[in-house]
Amino acid sequence: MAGSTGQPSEYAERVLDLVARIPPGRVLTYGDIAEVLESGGPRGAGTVLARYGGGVSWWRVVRADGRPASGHERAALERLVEEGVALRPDGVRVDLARARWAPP
DNA sequence: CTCTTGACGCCGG
DNA sequence: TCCGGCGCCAAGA
Repeated sequence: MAGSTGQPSEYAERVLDLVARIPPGRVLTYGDIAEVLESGGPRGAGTVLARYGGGVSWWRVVRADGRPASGHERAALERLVEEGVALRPDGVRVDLARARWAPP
């Protein structure tokens, strides 16, 4: 389609594409996404996932402290544990040292 | 065009 | 370690 009515902007598509590439059992932080895309910043990634994250594995994207997205922490933890993601002793934070994915 | 909101990150105390 | 505040950026009204 020639001119996309563009629900997701070009920037949003890049964020969604990267999140869709995160393998099961692995996670990425909002800051990592911003680093790979080299733009938008952590807030930009969060804004995109908040609007269009429903089509991708949004639970694999966590905050820099290892805690899932605000307002969806419980739903994300359920999925993460189910995929075998390593959690911290507190049980509410992801062990980024072991579960962080290395993007190509 | 400006103003506000929000799935964030970092620094200081 | 935990709590609060400031900064940054995209999307919506």
